[in-house]
Amino acid sequence: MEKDVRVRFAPSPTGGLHLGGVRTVLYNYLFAKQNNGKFIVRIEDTDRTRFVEGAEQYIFDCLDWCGLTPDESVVHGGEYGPYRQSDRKEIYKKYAEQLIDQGNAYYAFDTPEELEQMRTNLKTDKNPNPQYDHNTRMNMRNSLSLSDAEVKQLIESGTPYVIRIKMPDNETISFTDMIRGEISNSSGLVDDKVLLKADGMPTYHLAVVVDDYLMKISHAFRGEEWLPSAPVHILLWKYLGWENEMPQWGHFPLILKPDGNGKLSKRDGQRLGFPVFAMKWADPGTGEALDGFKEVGFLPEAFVNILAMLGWNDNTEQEVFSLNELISKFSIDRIHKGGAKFDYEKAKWFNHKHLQEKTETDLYNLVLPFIHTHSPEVDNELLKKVIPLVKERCNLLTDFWDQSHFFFVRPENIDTTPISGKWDDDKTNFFKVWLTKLDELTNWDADSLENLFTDTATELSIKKGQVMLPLRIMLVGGKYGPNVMDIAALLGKKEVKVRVECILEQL
RNA sequence: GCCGCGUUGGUCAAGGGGUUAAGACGCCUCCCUUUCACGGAGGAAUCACGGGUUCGAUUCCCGUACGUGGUACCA
Repeated sequence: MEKDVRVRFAPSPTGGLHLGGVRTVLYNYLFAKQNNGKFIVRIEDTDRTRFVEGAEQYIFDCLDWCGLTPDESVVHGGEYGPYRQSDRKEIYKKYAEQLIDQGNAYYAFDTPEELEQMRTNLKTDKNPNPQYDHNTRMNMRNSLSLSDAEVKQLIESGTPYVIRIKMPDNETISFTDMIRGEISNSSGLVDDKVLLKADGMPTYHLAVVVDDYLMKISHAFRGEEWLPSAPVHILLWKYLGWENEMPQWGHFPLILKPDGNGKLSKRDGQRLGFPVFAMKWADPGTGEALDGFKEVGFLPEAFVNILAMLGWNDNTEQEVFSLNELISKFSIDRIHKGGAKFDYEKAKWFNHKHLQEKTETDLYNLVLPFIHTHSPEVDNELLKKVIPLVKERCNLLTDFWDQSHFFFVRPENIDTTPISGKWDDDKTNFFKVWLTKLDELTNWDADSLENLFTDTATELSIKKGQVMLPLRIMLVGGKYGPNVMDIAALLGKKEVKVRVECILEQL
């Protein structure tokens, strides 16, 4: 019988939630939803030295914004809790001891200094990173090298110890990765990983298998950085007697820097001017705060779409997907093996596409908070009329202000150089005549304004094209924005006259 | 160093023994627009390299190079 699909995302609460992390969430979520399964979030906070206050809540806030709601977690509940590893501390020890009893693990009493000593002593050009493994463990202080009496004495006297897995000298460990196919490793090349730390907390290696087992995880998906330690995990599943319940593995490719080499980091975002976190993260330790995709004006559905396409496609030309489409079309076997470089320009294009599909009411609600950061007292009715005029030239929600501020705030410091050189009295005269005729206009709308403008130009024998750009500069302050007559229509007679007259005096 | 995993235009990528090697982003040109965008039409640009296998290799195999990850009482 097929197992129920249960997948998990297991972040450590140590800082901002990165692009790659959200993509791992997404792929897990899509797989779960597609298979009527459960998506679980488990907090892996076993490293007390890296714990950051607030990071856990922040992760859930990010998932919430993305619309990727867990079925089970610290905040969503569930039958397999606790979902925070620090709350499960007592569970792990007994399994570690079981492994010792079976001869698959051992106590190690080496101090950090002794470990350091061993590494520097054994370090050579050919072997720059000596490991604690079958070659070295008998020279260290552990329950394999020491007599039973010594071990007993050390434990009873309260000497700190860790529990390490005893990796077989030379065994081939193979497994099938859902993305990469058959993968084999030689056990002798992997070190005797610490399973239980001196403070009684498990390391990732022990915790991930114990919890995946206890939480009945059916498919274990994670980043490619875990591939080298997969043999340790597989051995643990075997040693603990759970081989038949072992989840299927899948290791996702990495998201890389847009330029140079390496994994994308928050520094790359700062250096190249784009966010790497889902939402703003303010580190309580350093006081440093970095905006996320949300703050720079991305739509969550676009953000999710971008991430989905970074390493996956559905074998058609479709690129813009809703979350529901992704749920039905996603497939693990179409995930790439190779890492992908993140492209911010393309990311903005995705957001543009999603923005255009929004209703005007939705856009109004989405844009309002961004407009308020610039001008808290905008005319809401005016904003509603402005949105359809500018939306197609916006990529980000933050672009709306840049594209429309002149509707709400009279432009200052207008650069008239594009028109001042060719300015003459005929043009001044044209605007003066047009301004007075404005008072006679019965319908204040774009068409009427344009007709009047054209007629006036014809009457004064001036080319319409010569006065169009000047009008735009007067109204907008620059060579951009929607149709000038639409702008004039929304601005209203009084404001148009003020702006035109003001510039006329300067020319 | 060792081990794992990768490699199709600048980027995301489709394809998978015989193709004019899709599409998208970006870039360039033109059209639309009396602005700037949007939109439309074009264009430049790719199978890392070397050996096999084969009538034929971008595709399969082996090397090499390059990239990337791991090599912690971090995850």
